[in-house]
Amino acid sequence: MRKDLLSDLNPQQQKAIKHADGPLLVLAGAGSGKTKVITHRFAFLTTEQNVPPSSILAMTFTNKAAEEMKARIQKLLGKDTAGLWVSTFHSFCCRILRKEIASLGFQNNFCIYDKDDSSKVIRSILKEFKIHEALYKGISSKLSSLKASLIAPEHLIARDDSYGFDEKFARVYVKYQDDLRRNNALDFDDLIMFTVKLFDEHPGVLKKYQTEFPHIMIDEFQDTNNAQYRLAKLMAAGRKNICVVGDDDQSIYKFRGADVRNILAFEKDFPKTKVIRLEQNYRSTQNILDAAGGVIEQNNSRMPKKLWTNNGNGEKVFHCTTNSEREEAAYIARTINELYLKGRHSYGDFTILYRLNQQSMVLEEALKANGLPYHIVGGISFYQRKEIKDIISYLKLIINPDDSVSLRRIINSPPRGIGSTTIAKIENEAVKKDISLFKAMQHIVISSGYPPAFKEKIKGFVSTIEELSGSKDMELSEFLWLILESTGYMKWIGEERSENLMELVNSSDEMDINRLIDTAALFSPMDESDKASSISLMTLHCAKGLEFPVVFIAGIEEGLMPHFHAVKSSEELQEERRLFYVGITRAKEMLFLTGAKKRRFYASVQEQQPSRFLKEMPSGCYHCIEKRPRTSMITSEVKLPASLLNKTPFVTGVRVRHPKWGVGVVRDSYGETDDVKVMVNFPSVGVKRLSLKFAQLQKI
DNA sequence: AAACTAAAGCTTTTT
DNA sequence: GCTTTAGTTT
Repeated sequence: MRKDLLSDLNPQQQKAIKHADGPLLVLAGAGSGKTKVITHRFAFLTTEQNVPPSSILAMTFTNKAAEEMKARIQKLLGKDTAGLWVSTFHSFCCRILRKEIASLGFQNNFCIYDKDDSSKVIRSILKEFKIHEALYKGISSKLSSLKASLIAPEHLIARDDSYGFDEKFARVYVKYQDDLRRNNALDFDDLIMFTVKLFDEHPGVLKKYQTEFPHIMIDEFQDTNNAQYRLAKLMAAGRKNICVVGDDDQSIYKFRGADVRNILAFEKDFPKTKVIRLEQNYRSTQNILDAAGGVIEQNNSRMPKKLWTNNGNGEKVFHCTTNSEREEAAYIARTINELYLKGRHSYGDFTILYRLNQQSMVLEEALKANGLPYHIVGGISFYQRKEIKDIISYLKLIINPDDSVSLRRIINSPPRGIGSTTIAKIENEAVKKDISLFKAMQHIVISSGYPPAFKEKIKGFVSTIEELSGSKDMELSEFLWLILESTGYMKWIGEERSENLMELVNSSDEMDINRLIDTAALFSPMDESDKASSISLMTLHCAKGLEFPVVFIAGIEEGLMPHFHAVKSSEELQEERRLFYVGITRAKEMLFLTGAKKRRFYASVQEQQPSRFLKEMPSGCYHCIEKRPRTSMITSEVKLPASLLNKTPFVTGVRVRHPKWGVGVVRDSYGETDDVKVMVNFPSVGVKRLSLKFAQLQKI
């Protein structure tokens, strides 16, 4: 078994895996087999050190990463992973709090508010405090960063300088936390902050979990915020068997509270930390690594590392400047098409990365114009769709009737004649009695003195929810049907959207109501299964952790990459450089950097300069193309349209039938009249090169 | 309570 | 430029 786990690993990776006890910091460069180290270390601990799998706590940031880790561990162990504690920070905290939150004064049926829900709470507070409502965005991010720094409202008020925030803001924070408590709700940041609070205030509970998890592993450690690191330190305080894996060069979420300094602090916080560097890259060619290295070396506050590979030099990196963003998009689409027709790549091998979401539009148009299939990664997720959120809100309200945000969401969906004036009246009652909206409605129903029409409307909604509550123990998919039908929601939402609802009902098989609610809350757009058969479009941020044979990065211009908001401060400029570095290191075989001389921004057209980052790449590793030649970018040979070279009917796009392989589509044809070769993609066997003289091809 | 018009926005976003 | 939201009308 030992041989199996260590055999295909390099010496540094082996060292990391064999280091079982004491603090371990693995600095894992891009593409250096980081996940492999974590999963193999997990397996090594259980098989060689007799650590029970259920007593290793492994934490990551995304559900997707957690799922992948679980799947790979399962494969290594050959055992079911159902009981493992391999999860995101947030779902780990959720799991703890569902058991322990009573000691913090919440009920364990608390619900989780996403950004949308919590904005609603903030905005209604701003309205109440007569603060301009449009400020909610800034306020919500301030709240989030305070919580990420573990500063609760009481701390804010206690300090004289209030951490630089004014008194008005402190009052908003206090009210916000009060409202959440009244709704029996926690936001994302609360999940972490309250778990830390729980451990701080109840040493016995902490001790219990410290004993339960003698080993801790954390992935993407450079992305931890203050609160998450604090949580990790608490959990590891006893035995100090903590292994963190990360790459300071890939820290790109500072704006969300991530703090790279946690990597530097780790060695101080855990004396005698073993530091291991993984510098062998298994993903990219040397040219791509040289480009990446040249850029990232310009950052001054980083832990020195140099990636190398055995993969060979490969193609040079291409840089192409076009006149406009439309030409840039057209160039990318055409290049993808040319590469695809060569037959070595499928559409799923390509990705186009960009700094801003708004860049995707023109790219999409160009891909559509060329008939190329694509999908956008990280848009809105299944669980963020209106109809799905609505139905989840019904479930949330049924489980936790104090959840006033969910109540507001569905009280008039489908329409029940309950508009803003009616809600205001209910709210009035709720504030007066200091109870939740639903309780206020229940109260209105049984009290006298309200107009009968008003009371009827309220009664209708209350009894709908109460009746549904009575059936909540039935099978989940049946229960969902009951809600959709009895409320008239299905009829109201229309055919197109009801398809998504059907999908939800179907996917809810063997799930229980609480799990569905938590899954929906802790799910992200990036978790959705990747459609491997089409071109991926996404922001550079979304690309972290992924890899593609052919990568395009669009908009390598000053003002975009680096973004003009970031050029003022050196700190932010370095983060932009890391973002570019992350983009470059996604590429396995080929990397295309493109930019435009002129670009539309909102209403106006701006003159653009090439990005300063381009000059930082060693000149030997990239090729500059000012004007797009009509020939292929990849080979120097002149490539005329296939239809001119040979006069066969088998031109690109034609459907053909082969006696053995069935129906396929011609991707390319070349050669002289008597020796024409065609490249055909058969769905069953893939791309085949065929000589027309011999292959019995039939046009259909 | 829905439907309109005016105006203000506008980086990235693992949960 | 276009989408989101605030405030107005009907």
